[in-house]
Formats: sequence, structure tokens, C-alpha cells
Amino acid sequence: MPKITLSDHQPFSLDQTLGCGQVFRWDRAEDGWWYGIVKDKAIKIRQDGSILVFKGATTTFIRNYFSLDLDLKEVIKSIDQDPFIHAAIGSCTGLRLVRQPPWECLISYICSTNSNIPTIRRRIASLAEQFGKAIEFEGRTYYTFPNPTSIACEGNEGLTLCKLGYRQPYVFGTSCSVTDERQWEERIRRLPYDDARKELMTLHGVGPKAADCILLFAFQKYEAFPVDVWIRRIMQRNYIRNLDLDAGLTNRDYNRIRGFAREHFGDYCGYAQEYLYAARNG
DNA sequence: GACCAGGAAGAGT
DNA sequence: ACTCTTCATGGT
Repeated sequence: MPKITLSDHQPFSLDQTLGCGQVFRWDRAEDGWWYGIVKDKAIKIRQDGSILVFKGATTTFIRNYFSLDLDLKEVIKSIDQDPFIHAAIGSCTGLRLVRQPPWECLISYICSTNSNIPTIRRRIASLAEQFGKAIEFEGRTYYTFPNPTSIACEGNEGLTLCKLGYRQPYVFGTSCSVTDERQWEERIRRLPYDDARKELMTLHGVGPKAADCILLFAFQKYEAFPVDVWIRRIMQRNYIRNLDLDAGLTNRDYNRIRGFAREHFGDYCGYAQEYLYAARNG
């Protein structure tokens, strides 16, 4: 099986990275192997100290997916601006943002609104099972994430089994308007953060939070700072005390939090967001 | 801006 | 069994 040996200036934790909640299609087996589907590949991977062992993808693919080329030490140095974030970073050593496939990421975050993570995972697995392509891998069947046409062709009714609730027409509508996922991906990718954000928010079911997640997780726009209920609570308690707790998160509050984070944590504030989120129960 | 719908499943009591 | 919460968004 192919291996990657991590160097000293390449901090990486597979468990932190896949377990922090940024991805929905990976599972950790009892024996320490992680199994996941990325694009058209079923992959298994495990970490033994500084050695990564994997199957189902090339070394280049794994390096790119896990952002092993990113100088994480420098990123952390730049966001480590106060004792609170310092503690969060310390409790999630080796956490890296992965490079998610954009189309799957888009639909995932449309499905994520006001739902807990197990529910989101079930919805995405259901979409893949209904409309994706089956892959056999080590005696098990996995399903690729379906392209826009596969989802749209089934019609709105065909989505009912996926139990998306009110998100169903959003997933359907977005699958109809993004007919060519690669063309869509390239168009978003060459836009700067603000323009890409506006463009994403024209899609039905994509608000500020989902747009920021997609930009951060799929397009590596690290200046994005997604504000969900957890982040809002953390920011309110530890950084911006004069926010009204009982009011719903208004667009103004969202932008205040986002603006503060961008100023306070800098160009890689998205990384700060992920450390704060991952350490939320710690 | 305030309010509410849509809706399934986890978490806590 | 019951209530509250959940990686929010869109429409009125």
C-alpha cells in the first residue's frame, strides 16, 4: 500500500482532520482505519505517527486533498492572536482543512441548515445511494456523490426519500441551475472572495453561512469566517460581548462577527473558525 | 426588522 | 414521553 511520510514541519492529525465535523462522508472504523468517498474514489487511510498509509487514491491526490502542501505552522502563527484561540489550537493539534469537491460541498451545506451533523450525514448518504454510482471496495458498496443532472432528472418528487424537508426544492432548484458542475466550479474559483460569495448566494438555499462554508471548505478562501450557532456563541462569550443573545442572528450581527474575525485573526481567519468550532466542547 | 414555516433526529429531562 | 436544539434560509 502507498505511504506518505510526514516531515517535522508538516503537522497533521488524521483523526482531528476527519473528525472535526468539516466532512460528512468519512467514517472511522474500530481498528483506526478511516473509510471515505471523495469524487469517484473509495479510499481507506490510517495514520501511524508520521506515516500515512492509504488505498484507493494516488499520493498526489491524498497530498492535495489533505492540504499537506500548506505551511500549517505559518498559518497557526498568524491566527494565534489571543489565549482563547491558543487553547483551541492546542486541543486540536494537526487539524487541517481538506479540499472538498465543490459541487458536493454546495449541496451538503444546503442540506445542513438548522440540522445536527448525524442528520446531515444521513441526507448526503441518502442522496448518494439514490442517485450516485455504486463502487465496490473491499467487499462493501459505496456510492459517489451524484452530479447535478442525476439529481435534477429524478425530479423534485424523486428526492422525497432523502428526507430533506424544506431543503428539497433548494437542492432540486440548484441542481437544475448548475447543469455543468465543472464549469460552475471554474467560474466560482476565479472570482475573489466577495464576488464568489455574492455569486453563491444567488443560488436558492445558500445564505451567508452556507456560502462561507463552501468558500472555505471547497475553494480555499481562507478569509471566509462562517458563523453558525456555535461560533456565534463562542464569539459572543469570548470576543464580542455586546451582542444581544436572544435575538436571531441578523445579517448585521453576522457581518459584525465576520468583520471582527477578519481583523482579529487575519487572512486565515477561516482556519481560526475551524479550530474554535472543533474545540467547542473542550 | 420581526415573525414564521419546513421537518427529522439527537440530546437531555 | 416530552421538550428543546440543531454547522439557517426564504418568504411575508
